[in-house]
Amino acid sequence: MSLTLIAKPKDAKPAGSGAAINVAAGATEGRALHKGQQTKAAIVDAALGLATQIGLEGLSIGALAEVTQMSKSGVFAHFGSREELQISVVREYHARFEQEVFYPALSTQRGLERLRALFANWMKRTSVEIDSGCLYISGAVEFDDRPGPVRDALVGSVNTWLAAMNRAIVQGKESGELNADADESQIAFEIHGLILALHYEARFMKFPKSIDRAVRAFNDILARNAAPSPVQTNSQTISPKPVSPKLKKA
Amino acid sequence: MSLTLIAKPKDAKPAGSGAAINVAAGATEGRALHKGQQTKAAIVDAALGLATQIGLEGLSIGALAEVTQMSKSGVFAHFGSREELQISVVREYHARFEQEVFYPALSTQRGLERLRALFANWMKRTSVEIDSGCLYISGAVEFDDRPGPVRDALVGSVNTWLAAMNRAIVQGKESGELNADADESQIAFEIHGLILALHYEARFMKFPKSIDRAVRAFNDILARNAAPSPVQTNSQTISPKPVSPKLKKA
DNA sequence: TGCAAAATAGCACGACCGTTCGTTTTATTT
DNA sequence: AAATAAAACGAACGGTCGTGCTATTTTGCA
Repeated sequence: MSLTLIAKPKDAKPAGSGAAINVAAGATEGRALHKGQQTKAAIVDAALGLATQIGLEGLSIGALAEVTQMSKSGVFAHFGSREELQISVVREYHARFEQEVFYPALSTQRGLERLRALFANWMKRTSVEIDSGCLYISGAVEFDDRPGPVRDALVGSVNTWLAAMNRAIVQGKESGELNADADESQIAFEIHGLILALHYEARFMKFPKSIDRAVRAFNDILARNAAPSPVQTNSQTISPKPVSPKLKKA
Repeated sequence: MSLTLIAKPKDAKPAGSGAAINVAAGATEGRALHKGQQTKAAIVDAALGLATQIGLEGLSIGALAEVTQMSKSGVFAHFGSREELQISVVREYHARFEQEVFYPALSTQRGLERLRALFANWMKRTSVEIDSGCLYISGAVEFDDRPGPVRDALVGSVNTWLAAMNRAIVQGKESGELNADADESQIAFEIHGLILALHYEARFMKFPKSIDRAVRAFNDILARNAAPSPVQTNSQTISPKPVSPKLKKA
């Protein structure tokens, strides 16, 4: 797991003074990055783990301090307020979601292939989140009628992702693989429902077959929105029975 | 059925003054219904209103006391613990859900008509809950990995309802309206997803057209799982299993 | 109408919350 | 090396939480 670079030991000592320890930690240019940013990143990482399990509202600075082996005030100082901490967590979640689900699909061809990749990546992540929890779902419940910057951050992130799905569907129409009359928003709505039902029935109800149901329903959505007369050639038919190798792969 | 709520182990009740204390508690006619039960019902009613908005976890006895214009300890005494209060709220929600969604559909004919009625009632309620919140959804998020009696009550209620939906779909197959090969659990999964997506996209994302999308998707599910017209042979699909008129009830 | 029992209020407790502030320890620069 | 800035700590505050206690009021039945 993650290494804690927060100093707890009072005796442990850095050999000669730090010097070359900090390489420019990612981010944008700028000098040797203060150590504070590293620990802040570590705190956010721990906070993300807590928040996915117990929600953004359940996330407390005290518990976070315990996990990171810091003092409450030490943790607090990095954010200035609990709300800012929550926003940082949402942003981090967004970044990882993008990294894991969105970007890898960009290397595939526009159209059905990319749509399949997006869904497959989404499913893969959701399957993991059956155990860990999903911030976009718990956050939606916690902030659905609580205005403020945290809610704004959540809505913004989800909107970005749903828009990406919509775009992929539209490209599927443009490529001729999906029916030109298909309603992309309707398709996106139904796919979204599959993910939500999967999360609900698997994580909460503990139903075992939910993953297969979601995959099957997705393939069915593609099948009935497929363009009527494809130029046979290379368009592989979407057989609902055998699971598409793309979904199982990786 | 309901055992002692407050359980005062302090001093055992002297058997001397027993007499017929309870007069059919819970009966419809409540002349002798102790006033405590009335205020308890009023408290639960208020608690339900609070819990649907801010969740079972957000429900606090202090806020509840304020709303009901009682003292904290006065509210508390009716339940004995916060957890018991939450359970009472779940039970009340379950009762209302049944009353509003399930029972009215029983007056319709088995099969597609009843399935449509169930979904229509469900949709009607969900449409209201776009403003007020849904306890089965917020509860699922709050208790998805927190064992205990509250979670058990939630899971039990949801299971009851999902089982009722499944039954209605099976009856649709038995009546010959739905394809005998249809997978009722798959259908129920997809319908569940529609409701969840509706709630998410309407309540959280504030998308305006979500209701229409859910209705449209439901009709589409029925259409593509409809039994082929009885006269038509057209056995292009896989081995058509003859519909066995099993007399399974309930 | 009286009186026990039920219902409600009042008060206090310990725990945890987010936050502030002054101090002390580290890290970086000169 | 000293000097300076950044980071982390520790203690405390005001607040809310659930939950015991003990009075006090209200209710319902003799």
